[in-house]
Amino acid sequence: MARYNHQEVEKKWQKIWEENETFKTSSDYSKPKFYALVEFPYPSGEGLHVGHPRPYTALDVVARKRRMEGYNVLFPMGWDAFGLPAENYAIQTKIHPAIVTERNVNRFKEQMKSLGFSFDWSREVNTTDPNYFKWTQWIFLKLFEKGLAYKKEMPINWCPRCKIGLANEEVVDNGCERCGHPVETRVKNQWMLKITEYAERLIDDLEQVDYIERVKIQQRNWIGRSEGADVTFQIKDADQTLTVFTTRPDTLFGATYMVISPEHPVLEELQERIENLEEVRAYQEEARKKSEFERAELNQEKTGVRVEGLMAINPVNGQEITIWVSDYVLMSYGTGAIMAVPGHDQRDWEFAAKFGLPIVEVVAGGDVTKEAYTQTETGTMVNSGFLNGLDVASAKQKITAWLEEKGLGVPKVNYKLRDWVFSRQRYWGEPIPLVHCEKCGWVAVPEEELPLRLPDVENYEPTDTGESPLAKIRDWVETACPACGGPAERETDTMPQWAGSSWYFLRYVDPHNDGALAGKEHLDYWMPVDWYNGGMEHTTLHLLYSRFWHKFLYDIGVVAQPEPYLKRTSHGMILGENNEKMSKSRGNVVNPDDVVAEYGADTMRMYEMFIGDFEKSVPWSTDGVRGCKRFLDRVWKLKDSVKPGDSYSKELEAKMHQTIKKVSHDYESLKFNTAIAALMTLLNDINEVGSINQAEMKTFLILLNPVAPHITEELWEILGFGGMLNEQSWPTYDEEKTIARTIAIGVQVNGKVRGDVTVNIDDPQEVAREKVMANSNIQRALAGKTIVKEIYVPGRIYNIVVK
RNA sequence: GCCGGGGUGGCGGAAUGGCAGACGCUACGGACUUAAAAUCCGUUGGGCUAAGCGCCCGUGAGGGUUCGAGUCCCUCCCCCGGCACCA
Repeated sequence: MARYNHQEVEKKWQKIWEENETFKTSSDYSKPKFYALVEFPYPSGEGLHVGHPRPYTALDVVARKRRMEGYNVLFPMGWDAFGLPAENYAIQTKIHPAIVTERNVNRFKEQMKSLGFSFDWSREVNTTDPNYFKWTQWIFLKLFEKGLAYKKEMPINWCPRCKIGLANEEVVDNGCERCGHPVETRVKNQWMLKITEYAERLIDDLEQVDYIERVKIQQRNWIGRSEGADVTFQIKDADQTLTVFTTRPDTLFGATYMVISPEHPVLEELQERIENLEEVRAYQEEARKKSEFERAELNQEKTGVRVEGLMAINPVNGQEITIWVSDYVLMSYGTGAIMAVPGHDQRDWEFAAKFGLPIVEVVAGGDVTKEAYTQTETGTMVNSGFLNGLDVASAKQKITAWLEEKGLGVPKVNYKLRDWVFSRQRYWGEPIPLVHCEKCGWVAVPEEELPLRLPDVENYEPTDTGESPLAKIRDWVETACPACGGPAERETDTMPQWAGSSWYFLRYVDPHNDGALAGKEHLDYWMPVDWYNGGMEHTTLHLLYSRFWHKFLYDIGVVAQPEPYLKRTSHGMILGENNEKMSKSRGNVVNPDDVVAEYGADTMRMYEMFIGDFEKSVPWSTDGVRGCKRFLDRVWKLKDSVKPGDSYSKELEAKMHQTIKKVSHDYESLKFNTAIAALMTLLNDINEVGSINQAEMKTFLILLNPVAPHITEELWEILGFGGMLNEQSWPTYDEEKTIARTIAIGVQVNGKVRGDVTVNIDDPQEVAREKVMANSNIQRALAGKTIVKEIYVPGRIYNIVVK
């Protein structure tokens, strides 16, 4: 008997699939469609790592199953190929990032092919391909046209030694990732996208989609909706007012002072009135010098100074209250000013305690002289004039109505979500297709001139001033204004890596279209994506950005649905054998090529699916890989004991139906590990029975095929079952037949198992009872006791309660 | 601090309120072999045991509901993830 030669067999089938275009997506749009999507990788120089194939295999399993269920399946792959590593490599070696990228793509592709994924490679996309980023630029221009792109002074991370702007992930412990020098912030005028305009829809529409709960929760946290009111406080003897945002207008009577952010404009507007201007200015300066990081630091002692000469008037009781400046109030959230309610807010309490400010209790229940009382959901209002005696919820309603009526406040919803900084001072990204003209301002590059390509440069390093290397290519920068024809300069910032990945799933449906990002009939048929799996690390940025772009494209009529993804799931990380994150420096990296060479792609795929709970992190285990290899070797051996038969045998019938049900269900619900366990159990049962017939073998091979496609095709062919396995239909089960006719159930006495009996599933209780009472163990357990009650759950348990 | 998800053998992990530990790994014992590897068979939560059946304990801790709890409820501890001077 020939031993299973995985290298030969896997190569053979990969070649057949490629030549036959087996997994090419059909253009028959009368069929039901299924669009399965996995996140396309950044093709790094490291090559594929065993973490990559986990989600790919998972959706490959689903895609293969769907094809056998008669769906037209779109399961594509591509490359998110702009990005820092290729650029940094270019800086060091002077090799053009495009060359490095191509090399890396080829390697990734080869590795993926060796794993037998059923991607339709004819639809491969690459974000760095001008035919692709032409449309990335086009979308940006549409955003610009609709006023959703604007320029704003924003800080960047700046390493003064490398003279380079750094992405947040390149800042490690407040130092530069490459040289360790402390990172400074520099303010740069940058392109921003108004994602905040979509905040409400991004949060509300989560209700329409089937995302795993933790993804929805993270998105909601990130967007951070909070409902409250804007309330206006008059400044005494001045025209100016201070508006604050509060979620607790009910506590207005407890507002004993106000705090404004050091950047608050009123400090400029009323500077003549400020008696301690020097002190205030010094504080502003100090706050400005603190890095973002320092300012965000937790639990630091509150600092601040009183703005002398200015008083505010609490609109509910006319009381004059002091105004303070403190950096715990952020200009970037709400209005940059707060009313301080030290009795019921931890931060305000700390501030008031430090500066000896009055603390008034307005919700009964705590002791505000000791700490802020914040458990106020159920409290009763006190010291609050016309709100006294009300519970918090009704007080909120009453005061909000009162404020509105008096014109002192309006209900308001605020979001933590900030606009998207869309500029990068780098070479290896999509050029932003805008031109600046002295006369006309920012002007879009005409659509017919897209794609706006990257010029060749000699040096990939950013300039000393932090401009992108493009700024030095004067004959690229200097151009004519598309509007007036006068001299103008191109924008030299490029787009962030998030740009290309914000719409790639649309391009797959019609990847070679020259006239549109994709044709309407293709978009209408394929969109939305039916199932998108990706890493949790992309939950807040990529997922949100791409939903934002899709909603925008929906608004301008490019796509027909407001949401791009019907379903979103997420996989856990694969750790090294030592339970630590896999990394070169830890020396625990497992290379998928080695696993494929030694054990085969099928074993690799199977192990990746069997390794544990799909949604959780899990350490790699070489022993576990061997276990899967052993299983496949035993499957291989089955071919020598297949007997004729076109229906399931008596011995295995129930087991076959049970397994079809279990495997079919588990493949759909991310429980690949238990699906495989069920197949292992079935194999054990087959070996116990001692033989398998053709009908059983066919079903077994089809069920196993999505996980182990090569060996199952080979066996299908060897056994002469006809056609190719991938052309077969997914097996069905009969619910009736999943239930074994006779079954051993446990018998309990007072809830403790005292034995088991074999009963027919449809035995009435009396028959079951006879069998139970005939059991000697049960007789012994019942001896001398009085039976109080008997519970019989057919197929489950027989419990006897005794005294 | 707020919001999620968890805690089950030596390990990865299974269990619609119904025989906890499926399945795999590891370890141990046996068969095959000159030997080893591979393969096959058996055992593998802990303890007690008259060795016969069997009994006791056991799903982070403590209470509760139930004929019956890993699963439901309450209190607490620990781990992982997200958000966070966000008013």
